[in-house]
Amino acid sequence: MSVTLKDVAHAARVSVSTASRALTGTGLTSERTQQRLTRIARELGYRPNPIARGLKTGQSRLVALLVHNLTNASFQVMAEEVQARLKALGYQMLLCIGGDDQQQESDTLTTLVDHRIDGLILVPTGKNGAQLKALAKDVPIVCLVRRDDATDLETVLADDPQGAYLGTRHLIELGHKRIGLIVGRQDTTSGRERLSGYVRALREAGIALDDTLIHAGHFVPETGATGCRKLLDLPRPPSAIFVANHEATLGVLRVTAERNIVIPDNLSLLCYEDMPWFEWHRPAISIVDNGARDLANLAVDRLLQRMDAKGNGKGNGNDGVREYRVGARLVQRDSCRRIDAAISARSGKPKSTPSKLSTKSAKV
Amino acid sequence: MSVTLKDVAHAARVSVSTASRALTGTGLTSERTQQRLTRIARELGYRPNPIARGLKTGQSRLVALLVHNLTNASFQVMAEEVQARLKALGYQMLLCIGGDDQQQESDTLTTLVDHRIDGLILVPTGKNGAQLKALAKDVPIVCLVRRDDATDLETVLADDPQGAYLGTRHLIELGHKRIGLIVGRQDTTSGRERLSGYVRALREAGIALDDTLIHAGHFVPETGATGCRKLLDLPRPPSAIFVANHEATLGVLRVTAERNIVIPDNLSLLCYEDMPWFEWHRPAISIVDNGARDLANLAVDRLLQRMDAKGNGKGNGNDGVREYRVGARLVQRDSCRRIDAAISARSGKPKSTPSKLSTKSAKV
DNA sequence: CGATAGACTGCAAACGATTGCAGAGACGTT
DNA sequence: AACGTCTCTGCAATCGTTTGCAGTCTATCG
Repeated sequence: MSVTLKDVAHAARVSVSTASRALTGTGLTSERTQQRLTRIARELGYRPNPIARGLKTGQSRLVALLVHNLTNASFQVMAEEVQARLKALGYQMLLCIGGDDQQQESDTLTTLVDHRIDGLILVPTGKNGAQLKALAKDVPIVCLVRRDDATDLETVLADDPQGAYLGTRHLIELGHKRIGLIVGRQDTTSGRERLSGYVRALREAGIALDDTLIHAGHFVPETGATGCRKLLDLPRPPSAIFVANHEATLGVLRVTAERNIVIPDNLSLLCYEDMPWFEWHRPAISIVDNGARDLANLAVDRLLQRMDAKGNGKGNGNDGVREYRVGARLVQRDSCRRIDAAISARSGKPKSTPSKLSTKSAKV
Repeated sequence: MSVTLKDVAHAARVSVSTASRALTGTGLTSERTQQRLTRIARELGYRPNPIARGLKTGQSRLVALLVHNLTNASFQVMAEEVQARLKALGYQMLLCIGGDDQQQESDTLTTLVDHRIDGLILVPTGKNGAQLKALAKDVPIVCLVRRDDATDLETVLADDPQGAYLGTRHLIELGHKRIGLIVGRQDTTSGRERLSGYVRALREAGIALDDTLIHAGHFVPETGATGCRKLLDLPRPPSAIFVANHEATLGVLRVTAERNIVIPDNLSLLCYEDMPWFEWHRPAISIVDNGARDLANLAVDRLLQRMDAKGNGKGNGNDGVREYRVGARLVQRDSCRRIDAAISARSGKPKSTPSKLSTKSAKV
């Protein structure tokens, strides 16, 4: 059907092997034939068959990216970033959706190695450690955003302790003393780390830790809703909520809307990870940006280096294990507001205190 | 490295060909050896090498989905749906991001055929008709959501005329007479068709068409912003805006927020295509749902049939060209509101008319 | 002028599967 | 007993590349 190397060789009256060498640039070929061959190849519209090549070389020029879903904006920008980077290097990205599900992850992984992918970047569920460990012998792997504690794979992490610390400190600086935290499951790296950052900021400010202000849960909007209700129903509800579980944000917004709580007048809201609509939301939602784009780039860098190392016969590229951190930063928008110390102490319904951030009046 | 067919054959003391036949189920093999071989293969952990197989059979078990981006929620659910369906059938999905860019689309397409994909579902930019036409000779292709007018490829479309009609009629039924329309570029199928649905609904209701109420533009938020400003600055501004260009929604929301326009009290807002946060937004945004999930499913169905047809030697599967339509439906939430006929005629600032949809009072 | 190195080139064997063709038994028929 | 038929199995070619090895040719040097 399509033009093969044989056709090119034949047209140029050379052997297939010469054609191969000339076009790939490997081995010794005279300048002249090389140019002649490339010209003829172009004229004929020759495109090397990656399958045939892959069979011989054991490489596929395919790199897989396995994420939980596409709803999460971080995953979106990571996917776009990874695809762009890889494409520039002549790799095709295989984007897979694992749904944060152990079985699905496992299945996908085997399919991927079947297809002889050259590299893998994944957000691990953390439940297939053994399998990952085994795969790492054959394929360069880099973990992204989460660590799989059962393995010692190289991992690119957001600096969650720092991010959570930054966010919490910001709220404290605005005068908040009772800060609710809605955070991810504590059996995940990010869940634990964000909690730790929160704790550190509180401790530094000399604010006593109050367990009732912390709600940890699954990565679904429902977590946000129940968590938010729980917090608001407290005898002394928080004056600010830090939603450090990205998926929970929607739930929190729903509950505050249901109860006609005006943000930021009656409650300050700070979220983790950006969403495109956050800055268009009213009020625009302040966030701690985990640096998704940087994370993706770093992951690609690391992976490439490992693939390189493997190519040069220096093991499978999966040694020299380390952990990389990408800095977080605070993006201030309009959902957090300074609170009067006296009021925050009472933690009751604040009087309508004017602020440059909002001129809307409180409802309820 | 991994277990090959030869290993299995050797372990079972049969030839490679017998092993192949036994495991694939093709050809004549005795029941006994077949069972024995499958057992041994499982014991050895044999997994067929898709690359080697692909080289021989010319198939890759790879199906590509090419979309513009991942930000659009419709594309997200489509991608998830397609991946799920294909996986169940033993195919791997290759998800590619084309950015609605002619060059990128072209590049991606060639890479994909290089990789000998078995099928392709794409949202065409409409600018690579010739290339697509050529590819269609080799690979079964189904277009999704948009048609490429330069080709006669089978296409699965949302029923945009119907959807726009439904949405517009809904607004009319609520008493709106001046309805602004922000719609996509008129050189795209969906742009034209949504406009036509809008026009039909107006005509049916005997409302004169007013060109100044229509703003067509590129698929970016900025279009929404400029369009919205233009509409609001009209001597007689509309009482409702129908944002039939999905990406423009954010821009519209920003402008209405900037101008402190309260939705739906001062302005009704109806959008096209859902976003996860629409129902959590305050007010929850009413939409015309284009049926993304159904679209994806239908596209997969069509593609599979074509791949089948091709497999059976009946041409390349790209004949019997047809166009499929997936119905749209209206999802009423809280962003549209009944308007008093008298007031709408004046089209001035309406008095605060109570409605069951909202008890909030108008500001400004 | 012959030997030898050096620079290219071609042959053929891989890679791991699938598949047409022919051979080997088993069995029934005449 | 001979023959045909039917069922199963193995041989070997093939898909389109890459690559070790050996061969050819030219040029250079002694």
